[in-house]
Amino acid sequence: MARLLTREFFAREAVIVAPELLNVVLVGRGATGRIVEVEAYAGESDAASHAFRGPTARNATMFGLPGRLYVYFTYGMHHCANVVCGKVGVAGAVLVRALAPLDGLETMRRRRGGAKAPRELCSGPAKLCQALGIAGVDDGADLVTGEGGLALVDDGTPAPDDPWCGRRVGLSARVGGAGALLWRFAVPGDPNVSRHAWRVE
DNA sequence: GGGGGGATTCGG
DNA sequence: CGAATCCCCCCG
Repeated sequence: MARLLTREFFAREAVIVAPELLNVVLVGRGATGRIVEVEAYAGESDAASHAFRGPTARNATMFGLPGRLYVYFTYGMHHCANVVCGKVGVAGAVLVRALAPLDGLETMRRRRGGAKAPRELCSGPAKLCQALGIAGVDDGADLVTGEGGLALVDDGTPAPDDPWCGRRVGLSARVGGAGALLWRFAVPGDPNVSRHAWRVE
C-alpha cells in the first residue's frame, strides 16, 4: 500500500520526523531507494545547522513549506539533500545520508561513473544525490505533491522500532555541544549505512 | 571585497 | 591523509 506522506507529517520538529523517515522510499529521477540513514538539523537553536545564523539566500528553503527538498552545494562539487521539517517560518531539516537502492540500479551506476557494487551507489549524502539525479535546481522541490519528479513514498514498510543512534557526522569543533547530540538515525544492520560510531539502543 | 571553511568523496 | 573545487557568508 503505497501512499505519499502528508504535509502535517513534516510540520513537526526534525528530530521527531527523522527516525520516522527510515524505510520511507525516496523517488528520484529514474531511480529509487529506501532511506536507511538520516540526520536531524534544527534551526536557529542548532549551531550545526545552516539556519543557525538566521535566514540567508542559501537556506531560504529551510524556513519555508515543510515537505520540500532543501539541496545545498558543498566542497565545490557535491550536493546533499534534506527534507524540510517544522512549521512555515521555523527552520528544520532532515539530511538523507544513505539509501538502500531499490530500482534503476543501472541508471545509478551510469551516473556514479561506472561499475559499482550496490552498496557504493547511495551510501553517502552526496552519492545518493548523484545516483538519483538530484542537483541544485531541485532545491525547493515539493516531495508531498511529487511535482518536479521527486517524492517520498510510504510503501508499508514501518520504521524500525529500535533505530541505531549516533552523533552527526562531519561537524567542526565550533558547533560545540551540538556535536554531542545523538541526532543521526539508521536502520540497524543495513549494509548501506555508514560505519561511523553508533550507539545502539 | 577578501578570506576562511565546508552536513564529502576518492585516490594515493 | 590530502586534493578537488566552488560557493556562501561573516567581517572589515
